[in-house]
Amino acid sequence: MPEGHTIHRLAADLGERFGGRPVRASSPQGRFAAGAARVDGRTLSGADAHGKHLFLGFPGSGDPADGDWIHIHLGLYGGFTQGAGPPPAPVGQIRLRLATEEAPRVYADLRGPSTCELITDEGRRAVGERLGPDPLRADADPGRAWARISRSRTTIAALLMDQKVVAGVGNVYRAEVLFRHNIDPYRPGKDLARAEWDAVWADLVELMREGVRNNRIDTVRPEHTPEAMNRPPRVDDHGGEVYVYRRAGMPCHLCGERVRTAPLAARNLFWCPACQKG
DNA sequence: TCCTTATGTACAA
DNA sequence: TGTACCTAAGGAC
Repeated sequence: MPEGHTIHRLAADLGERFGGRPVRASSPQGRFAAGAARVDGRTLSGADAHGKHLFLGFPGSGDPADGDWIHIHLGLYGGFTQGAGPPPAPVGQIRLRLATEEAPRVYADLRGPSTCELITDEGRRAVGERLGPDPLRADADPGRAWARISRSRTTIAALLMDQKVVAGVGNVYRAEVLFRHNIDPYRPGKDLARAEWDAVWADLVELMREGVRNNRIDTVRPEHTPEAMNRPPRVDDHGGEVYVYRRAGMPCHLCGERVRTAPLAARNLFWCPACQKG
């Protein structure tokens, strides 16, 4: 599930449901038992996201061991299950369970994260300093990303996946935004024009905001939807309507050329060789 | 029931 | 570049 939009949506949902309330925290699986015990019963001040990193605020006592934040990264397959009412008996490996004891009762179970740790304000700043601008954050400066991209011989497809360059973009948004701007994924960053980058950034802001709203990734323009083009809708576990992501070998919605795939930056890249030249 | 794959990243060599 | 992390879902059998 997790690109940046998922994390921002989680921050909004968790903040709304648990924010300002005392929260019971536990680690049924045990791997976060010490951390959960430290925050258990404390009030969640709020939830925030930067790129794919989620921060749950539990203002500390000043003792660094108490922490100020739970820092969560879902990795490739981590995820939350949220529900209302008393939490059910734990099934499987629940790293972190949050629950309220007063009405309205809600709970959230975290499974399979690559990171779930207690950190201080300073630790949180350090995480933020390793990340590039996040299209979903109001404080983001796309010029910082441009400074990296415009000097780099690395392909734009690899740069978009580098969280130090842009935070929050993952394999789906990478493939889709490059398609939408007719950019060859193998083009070196330094060969992009500033206007192209500005357009890509503006598009990411819009696409990812919609991703937060809908809790899924849709990237096809209105004139290319299944209804508009009289084609069957995509049925895939990641949910949304896309141009090229995981469509290898299938015809491009725009030109009919077969969508190609190749490994790049440790992930499978997808693109249309006819639409994405230059 | 087993095998593969996945919206991610850190680390070793 | 390869491997480990460690979860769930889908497809092959």
